[in-house]
Amino acid sequence: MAKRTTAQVPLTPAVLHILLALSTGERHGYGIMKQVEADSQGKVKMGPGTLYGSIVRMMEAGLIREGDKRVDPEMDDERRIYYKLTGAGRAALEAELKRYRGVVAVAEGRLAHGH
Amino acid sequence: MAKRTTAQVPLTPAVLHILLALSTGERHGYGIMKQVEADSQGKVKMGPGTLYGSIVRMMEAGLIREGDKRVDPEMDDERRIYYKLTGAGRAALEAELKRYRGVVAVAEGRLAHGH
DNA sequence: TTGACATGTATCCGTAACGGATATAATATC
DNA sequence: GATATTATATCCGTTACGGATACATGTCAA
Repeated sequence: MAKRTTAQVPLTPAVLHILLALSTGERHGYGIMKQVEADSQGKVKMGPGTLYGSIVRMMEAGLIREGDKRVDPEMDDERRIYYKLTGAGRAALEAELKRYRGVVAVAEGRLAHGH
Repeated sequence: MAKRTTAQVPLTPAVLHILLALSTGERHGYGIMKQVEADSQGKVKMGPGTLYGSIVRMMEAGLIREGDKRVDPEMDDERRIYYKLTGAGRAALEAELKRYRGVVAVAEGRLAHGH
């Protein structure tokens, strides 16, 4: 697994959270950052270095691409750049979620449901 | 999250899988490698570089420590070095599993019931 | 008996990923 | 018009990954 230009399981947590944030539709960078924090109940805080670095890598890997949404040009911030999942991105998300479910299932049988 | 000498969520997939492999009890390096592969249905294949590198880091972080199990000295391979979870390791595992469950729960409501 | 293969621990080192600091600027708010 | 928030982006040191490699032991069959 030298290069991750093609998506492989396991994904890094950063990449997974970005994919998950985009699973409802297009989002711009800053919006992804906020969504990741919300999705993880504040447990995952993504800095700009990780965010934009990951975006570049994910575009190179074909997991996401730029969208064209400009719902209302009058109301939208011109600086925003929207991103959306590609088919490959959605597939990678599904595959990684399968691993997540597997891990949770394996753990269920082992830990004394302490929490 | 500059240093990971103290365990923090999210953990890397490698670290999580090692913790999970050790959740049933002591295991030696090679056994961890095999267990990770089994736990992930072959999806995660950990090479020696990742395995032993992670073990060193996890010991430094206090997540695991060397065990003393020599169940049957006659039957056991002398080369083996057993590792076990520490309290911190178990806590880190629990915390990360909580994130995993959260991710799965969030995803459930978003994806078109795939699988 | 020797050759092949699995077991077992370990290091090396190039590459990938992370993530805080920093920069810059537009927009919103007071 | 000052300040905070939104927003994108790069820089660069640190951390993590992971294949290649090494080497020793045990096993099993030709």
